[in-house]
Amino acid sequence: MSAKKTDSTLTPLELKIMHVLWENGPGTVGEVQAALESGLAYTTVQTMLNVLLRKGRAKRVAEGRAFRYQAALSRERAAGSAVDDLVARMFNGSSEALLMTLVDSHQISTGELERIAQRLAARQAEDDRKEKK
Amino acid sequence: MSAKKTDSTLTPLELKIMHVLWENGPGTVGEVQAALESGLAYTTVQTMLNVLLRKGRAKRVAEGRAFRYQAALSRERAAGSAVDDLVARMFNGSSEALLMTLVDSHQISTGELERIAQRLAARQAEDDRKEKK
DNA sequence: GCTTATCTCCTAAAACATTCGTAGAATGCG
DNA sequence: CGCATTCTACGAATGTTTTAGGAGATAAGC
Repeated sequence: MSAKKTDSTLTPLELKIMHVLWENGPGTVGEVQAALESGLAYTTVQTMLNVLLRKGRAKRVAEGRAFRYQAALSRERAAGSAVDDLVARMFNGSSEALLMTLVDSHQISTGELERIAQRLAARQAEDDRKEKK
Repeated sequence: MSAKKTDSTLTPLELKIMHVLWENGPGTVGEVQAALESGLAYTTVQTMLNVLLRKGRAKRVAEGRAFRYQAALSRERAAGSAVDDLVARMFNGSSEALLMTLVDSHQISTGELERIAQRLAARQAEDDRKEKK
């Protein structure tokens, strides 16, 4: 029952704005607009921030006559959801298939992949040692 | 000047229909509708196939009184574009960052990653040997 | 104390995605 | 021939995303 999706999926523009909040930290509408450099109207940026607010992806606190907006969704969670989404929709749930595509049609070399794999394996081994159950 | 994106990005429903074409091969509207099992109306499926046709993602040939639709965009290219898109939008162009997220927040174990890395390295070595320039 | 600039909320329209209904053409059957 | 079936084409209704304009409040400058 209620196989409710988390649905932390961000629309393209929502994502651009979240990037500003993640990189520059909390900001007012004007600051976010300046950081975007998209030529978007002030009110457009404001609307998007309100959308993010309504959807719970951002919070805000009053500051003088304005509000300061900050991300309420971490970059990590958003990235995880986006990847989940892609894997589910494009790769039929197979993360390995995504990996294949990454290597086949992309700029990741197998050498680089191996290097990363080893680094991650090492890190995991250390984690395991620390909290050995 | 026309920094034109390839924009092979598929909408969610377009993607579901392309999956049918990729997996079941070319099909008529009725066949695609049956394969979808989404409860969508015949005309809805037809509209989507026409959208895919207009966007160049599918082709069709007359067959009797009906048309037979087939994918004009390979699964590989679509997957590549989808991954490119995600990397550009979410990971600021860094494929490695995607890999990290894949391992951190997903069901891929580092062992599995290593196994795949080795398999891919081997395959690439063979490819290089075959078409050595 | 006015005027101007800034920031808020409300509203809405343009663009795109999704859904399906209706009308009409072609086929096949009695 | 006339009717049911199976298509196609067209476009309307709905929903979501992106864009922005306008009215009003409040602070700041002269």
